[in-house]
Formats: sequence, structure tokens, C-alpha cells
Amino acid sequence: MADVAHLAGVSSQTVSRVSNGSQGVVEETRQRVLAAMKELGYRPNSAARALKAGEFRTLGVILFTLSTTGNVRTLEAITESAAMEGYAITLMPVAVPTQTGLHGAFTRLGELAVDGIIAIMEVHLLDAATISLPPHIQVVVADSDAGDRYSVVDTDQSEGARMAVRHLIDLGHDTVWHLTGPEGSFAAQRRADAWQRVLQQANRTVPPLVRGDWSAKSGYEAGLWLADQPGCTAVFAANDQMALGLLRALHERGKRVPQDVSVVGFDDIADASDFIPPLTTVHQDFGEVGRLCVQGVLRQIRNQAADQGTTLVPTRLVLRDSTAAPPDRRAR
Amino acid sequence: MADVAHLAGVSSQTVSRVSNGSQGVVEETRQRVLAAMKELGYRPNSAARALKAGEFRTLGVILFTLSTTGNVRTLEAITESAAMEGYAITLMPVAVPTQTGLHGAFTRLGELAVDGIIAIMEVHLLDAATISLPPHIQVVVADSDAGDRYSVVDTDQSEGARMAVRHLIDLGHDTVWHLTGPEGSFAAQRRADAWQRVLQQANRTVPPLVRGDWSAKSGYEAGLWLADQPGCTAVFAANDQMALGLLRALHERGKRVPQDVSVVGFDDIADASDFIPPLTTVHQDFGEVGRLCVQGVLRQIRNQAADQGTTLVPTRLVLRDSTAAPPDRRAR
DNA sequence: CCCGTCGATGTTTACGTAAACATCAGCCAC
DNA sequence: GTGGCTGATGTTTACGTAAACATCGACGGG
Repeated sequence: MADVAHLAGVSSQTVSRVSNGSQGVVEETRQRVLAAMKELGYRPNSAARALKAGEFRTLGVILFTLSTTGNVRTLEAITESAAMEGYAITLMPVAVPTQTGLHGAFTRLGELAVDGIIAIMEVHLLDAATISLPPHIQVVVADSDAGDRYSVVDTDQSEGARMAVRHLIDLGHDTVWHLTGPEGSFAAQRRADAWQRVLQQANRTVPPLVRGDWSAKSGYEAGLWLADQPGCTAVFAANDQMALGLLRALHERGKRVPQDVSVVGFDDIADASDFIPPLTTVHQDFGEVGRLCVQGVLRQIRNQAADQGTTLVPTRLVLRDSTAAPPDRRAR
Repeated sequence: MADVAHLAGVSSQTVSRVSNGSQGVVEETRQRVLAAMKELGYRPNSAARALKAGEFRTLGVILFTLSTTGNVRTLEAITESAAMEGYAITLMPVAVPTQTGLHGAFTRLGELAVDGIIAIMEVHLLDAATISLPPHIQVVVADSDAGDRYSVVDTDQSEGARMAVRHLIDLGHDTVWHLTGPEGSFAAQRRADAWQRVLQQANRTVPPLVRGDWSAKSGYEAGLWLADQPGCTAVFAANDQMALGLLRALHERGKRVPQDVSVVGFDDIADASDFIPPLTTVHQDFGEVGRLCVQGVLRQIRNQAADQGTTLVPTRLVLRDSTAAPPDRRAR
């Protein structure tokens, strides 16, 4: 900067004014400074700027994995929204979802150059970990349960699951089986709770819960078992990947979808419309979740105060070809 | 820091020494300083550190989209490797893959707090854009063509495609059709080139190239057309998503896979083993690509010199259930 | 017993920027 | 014409850290 000032024959302060587009620089001087900048290849040093300004214009995103569609799409939306607000995104994945690993990641994030943090994970994992966060760092949580300590943004899991189960009941199925996610996942828990509630309200028997781990493989294994259960004509899978494995298992066991068994998924991943058959599923608006997260942290940063409470993003049921009336109904 | 120093009754330099774990601080003093840090909730200011050190310990990753498996998995590996080296990752997605958009993104990245950049994109898109990069910023490119200007790390596309096509020929297919990616994609181009070369070397007729855009939908549309082509018993799809759509189209047209038509994909995405049928595909080691990218930039940063040339990461063919001998062979 | 040495700690300084304040020239009103 | 005002530019300073150098006390060898 000093070199630029020297070359342009002005003070460094004037260079600063030009580089920040402030008023009060006469056009001719401005041009001379710009020329000098160009000639010397000058770039403002963002560390010095951050030091002076006391803010980094950067948000940290902490998450466990990039291997789930939801995380990735939320991240993508976060990055876009942040860019529009002039904020960059620093990624901080936690390899091992243990409290120790998490604690370490948060410590590092605390030392990092971020003004706020968006955590894509469940609050209960966050609780013990955030003690190491500096107090002025604002946090918003995505993909989690109720926000009594943090501001939480999440898909309306219950609503989505209710729509899925009701759709199957409305088609005439006596009851609906449920392939849930891993234990300890609040998303899985809420979907399962809603599933059970809808069945009970409709006075249907509640079949045993079938547990998977979100992976297609676990869906396949569950499907092999479900194919042998008499009276199983409708399955609500807690995500699309498990539904994919389920479809394969049913196909291999000679069960036709949707003629013999109806399947509904959750997420509406890009490929769901090209499953065999195209999958009826609950669409999650990850983009909206991401946008709300960014708006949330930025609001907190500007107010210097933490919000609380949960914002739910609505879902919608996408009807494709994996659901139909049950076989007995069709026979009538 | 001054507050901590005051509380602990030492100088700020001693606090600095403690916070950096340098030698030459007596244990008792150290404990006193640590206690003061804890009491005051002291965090080192990374902007000041970066300003002093002249480096940010951060790498920028620039990419077009997070909606392709390859990009995401490369990014994940990059982040992990970087974390192990003590570097953080700043994400810089470019919404529109135009030179203008790219130029803007690079300008912003240049102003950002990064020591190096990993670009997940093709060199020809990079060429005009990097002029706005400050000269001391090191660049490594992933997922691209030959590196005569930059250091490039890529999957060995040709080898993978060769293995796929040879596998089908070895099974007894007269020729192999190819469903390629969008025009302008070097990855697609190299896979298509290798496909054609293998066929020519084996003295087979080269069927017309079928073009898709990487999406399952485009694979589905191509599949509807391919199902009507007489003598089409083997298709090599340039990625797994298009293969998924292809499988659906073939299924809907009553073509059995692999009995009537064999299909090979490329990527080995997580779900490929649960397609109907489980997909034979070329496995890309995105993790290795990411690791090599990080090692590459860090080496360049340490040497203060740009490397050149291309590093190719080997692929392997994963045999599953979507390939078999052609119908006529089986009939014999 | 004194001096040299070494280890622990303190003091000074610079990193690059921008806010706050200072200066200076030109212009207008009286 | 002169004083006050405005706008353009320069000067000083501080942001938080850590390297370089300075200081001080203790310990050991001659």
C-alpha cells in the first residue's frame, strides 16, 4: 500500500480511500491511484483489514460429513446466501462424531477467523461442546431438535412424515410399515413419532419399527425382511437412499412396486425420479433451510444477541409411481 | 492479551509464548497464564496472527457446484487432508460457469484470506480468469485436462474408460455404445476418446455417440432411444447417474439388464450397488485426488513456486450385476 | 569469589489497514 | 479584502500478535 501511495504520489490514506470506494477523492487522483495499484499488482491484505475492522466477513460451517445429500445441499445454499451478503464460508468437518472430536473442532473454529457459526448437526451433540466457543460468536443450528438454547432451523419433519403416511392410508392401505433411521437421530425420531401418531389417530395397528442407518444397503436388508411379512403393502422409508435399497430388495423378491407394495421416501434427492419405479417422496427444501440459517446468524451478529426458538421449513409430497392402492383394493 | 498479561502479572510476550506453546516458560508461570486465559475467556485473534505471520493457513476451493458426487467427495477429501495439515478450507462456489462469473469469483478469492487455491474445474475455464489472481497465490487444478500451466490432479479417465469397454468386449459383445457427458467437458471427452480408441483397436464398428448431460434424466431419455436400436447389447455410460436413468428406460421398455443389455457406469457412487441391478462401474478415487491436491498446493506454497504437469489417479473396475455376455452368445 | 553463561521474562517494534483528526487550498459572503 | 466554510488530502494512531532484542538473576567453573 505504501508503494502504491508512493508511486501515485499520494498518501497511503488516499490509497485506502480509493480501495474502499469512499467519497472525497477527486477523479484524477483516483485514476492515478488505480493505475499505480494495477502496475504494482496491489491487493488489499484481508488480515490487516479484519484486524482493523474487528470482523472477518466469514461464517464457519461445522458438520460431520459431506456424504449425505441433505448436508451438502444445505451447505450449498448456505454458501450461496452467504456470498450474496458478502460473507465467505469456512468449512469445518468433524471426522468423528464424538464429544471429543467435536470439542476439538469447535476449539479450532473458535480460533478461526469467523464471525458466526452454522452447525449442521443435532443440538444434543452441540451442548457440551460449545462451552469452548468464545461468547461473542453467534451460532445457528440446522437439522436438529427444538432450540431452547440456540436458534434452530429445520425441515418440518413431522409434517412431512404425516403427509407420507396419510397418503398411503388414503390410498386404502390398512396400515403402513416404517423403515426408520439410526438410533440417536432426532430427524429419524421425529419422522417415526409422526408415523406412529398418524396410524394411531386412524385406529390402525402399528407394525414393528424396522431400523436402518440411512444407507441404501440397510434399506436393502430391511427390504428382504419386509418382503416376507404378510400384509405388508405399504412402507414409508425415512430417506430416499434406504428406499432405493428397499426397492431393489422388493424387486429381487418378486414384489412389484407399486402393485404389490407401495413405497414412499423422504428427501427427494435428485435421482429419486429415476428410481425403478420413480419414487413418491417427501420433498425437503434444503435451499430454504440454508438461506434461513445465514439470515439467522447474520441477524444475531448484527444484534450481538443470540436468538432462540425453532424455525420450521415446510415440506411437500411429490407423487410419482411408487405408490398405489393395495392389491386387495385393486382386486375388488 | 494485554488483560491476560496483566491478570497473570506477566508481559504480553509471555502470554504469546504460552499460547503458542513455545519453550522457555517456567511451568508455574505457564499455569498462571493459562488460568488467566481461562478466566478471561481469551482467544487468540487470528486476524492479528495472520497479519503478523503473513499467512492464513487457509486454502480456497473454487468450484461450480456441489451437486455432483465427484465435486463433493473431492471437496470432502480436500477438507480432511487440509485439516490434518492445520489448514482450513474456504469455499468459493461460482454460480454461473461463465468467464465473467469466474473472473469475479477469483477476484474475490484473491482478496480473501487464502494462501493457495484448489480449483475443481477445467483448465480452459481457468485460463482467462486467473489473470486477476495475485501472483503469489498458488493454484492446483482438479478434474481437468493436461496441466501445461498449472499443476493438475485428475482421475485417469482414459484408463477407466478403457477398462469398462474392454470388459464388455471381453464378455463377447460385438460393440459397445457410449452415453457421453455434455459437450465442453474434458472428462466426458477423454472417456469418449478412450471408448472409441478401444473399439477401433479391436476392429469393432463404432456406433454413434449418444449425448447426455450427466443427469439421470438425460440417461433416461437416451435409454429410451437406445432400447430401440437393434444390436445394442452393451452401453458404457459416462457416469453412474446417467446409468441410473438408462436402467430405468431399459426396464420400462422391457429390456432386461444384464440378460438383454449390459450397462457399465463411471464413478461408483455410493448408491450404485443398490441400483436394479447393482451397477458394474468404474471406481474413481476422489479421496486420493483431494489428498494429492492439498499436498500439491502446500508443496507449492512452501517452495513459493508453481509446479506443472498432471498427476493421474488410477481407477478400478467394480464388477456387479449389470454386465453379462450378450444374448446371442448365451443362446449358443 | 568473580565472571561468564544460560534460561526466564520484559520491551520494542512492525505487520497493513482505516478511523480520527489535522492541514491546506479555494471559494463565497459580507 | 478577510473570515469562515467546504472539500481534498496528509498525519497519527491503534487494531492484536510475535519476532528480535534487552534485561535480569542464578548457577557453575576457574
